[in-house]
Amino acid sequence: MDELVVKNLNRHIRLNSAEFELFRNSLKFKKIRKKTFLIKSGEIAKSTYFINSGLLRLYQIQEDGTEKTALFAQEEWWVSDLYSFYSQKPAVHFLQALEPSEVWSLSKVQLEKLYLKIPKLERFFRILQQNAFISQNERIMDMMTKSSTRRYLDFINKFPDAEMRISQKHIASFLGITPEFLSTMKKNKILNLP
Amino acid sequence: MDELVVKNLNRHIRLNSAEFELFRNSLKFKKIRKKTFLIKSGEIAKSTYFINSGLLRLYQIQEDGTEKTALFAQEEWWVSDLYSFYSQKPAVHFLQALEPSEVWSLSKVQLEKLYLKIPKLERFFRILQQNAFISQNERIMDMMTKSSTRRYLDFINKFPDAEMRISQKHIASFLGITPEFLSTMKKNKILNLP
DNA sequence: CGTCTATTTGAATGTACTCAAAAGCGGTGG
DNA sequence: CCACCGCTTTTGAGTACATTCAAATAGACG
Repeated sequence: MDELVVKNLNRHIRLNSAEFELFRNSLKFKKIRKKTFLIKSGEIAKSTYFINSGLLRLYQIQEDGTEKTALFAQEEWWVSDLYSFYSQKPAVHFLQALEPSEVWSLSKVQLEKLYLKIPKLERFFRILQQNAFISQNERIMDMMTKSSTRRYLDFINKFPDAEMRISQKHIASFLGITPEFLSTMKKNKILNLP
Repeated sequence: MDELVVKNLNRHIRLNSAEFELFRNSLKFKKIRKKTFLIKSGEIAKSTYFINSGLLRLYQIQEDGTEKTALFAQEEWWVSDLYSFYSQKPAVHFLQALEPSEVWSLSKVQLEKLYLKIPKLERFFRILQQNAFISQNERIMDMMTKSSTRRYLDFINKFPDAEMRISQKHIASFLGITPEFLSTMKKNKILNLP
């Protein structure tokens, strides 16, 4: 029982072995290829996903056709279109693999059953939720406060292999700038560091 | 038992009367004057607050001295510096009353006790957390996608009495623009509605 | 009434975008 | 294995959006 998903659970709550078994059996392991969609906008997000390995992108498409990346989900992250997952209404996001990845999926139905049998899981997902909330709040503050250059530098600092693994187009769509501007910014990067 | 805070609880979970009693007795009612700080940056947020009436502002002060408003908290909202409240580390936000207000405070210590006695409360706060997360995500998307004018119009649309109750300076700090620009924007408001 | 803060106005500047075109790169099929 | 196609990245010119700074005006509050 030394799987990453179990370790992740152990960081926040303690389960007995029966509970572990129950939790573990509610998950389905999936290997997915690059470009696979786990969630599509308009469809209902039936599951939430724990990423065992690989890299995925959660994004929206605006009316004007431009894509906006909500987040890049890496190893040891839980990810879904939460709005759709919890409300079981059509998703607004796409969730797509940027690399071949391994994920554990947990369906809404299974999770609701688990909540009844293991109330401690409410705590687990509440804590995950809180952490996500706090980091989102930071992002809002950053968007309001920092220049694009600053945000770009902070991003590659927090995520050093981003440049290797993610296209500039996608990085730009996460930073909220155009790919063209990101390109010109990189040229002048060393010059101005406000 | 027809208090607003109880109604709010009832929207998401059902408690029996003993549990209600317990929950209710963990809360403290406070009347606060305009400009009162419930949380100050640097101090530890010992409580989370349910707003029975009035209006509060949650904000940060940047290194350069400018204020950034995270949110305006109205009647029937739960608000705190969640980072500080959960981690019990120094807060990054200020929480200040913009109007004379009535709040219910729930301390971290009391809440942890409640979680043990009433596991269903984990669910309640998880749901609140989710909703907050979803609306934050919308805000990030809006910041990336929409023009300032659009965001301003959407804001006063969602919060029609904002103009009455909140200074322009504070609205600007919520929208992430300068008060000067908000001022010039309002002049031309009717002209361009992209 | 006077003081302090918020709002308005305007000029100059900077940041980021749009549009267009060229160059680079990766994957696929022959 | 190479050539081609399609997508990504670069580059540049012109423009729009938003900021800074400064100064005048208006409003709130003791």
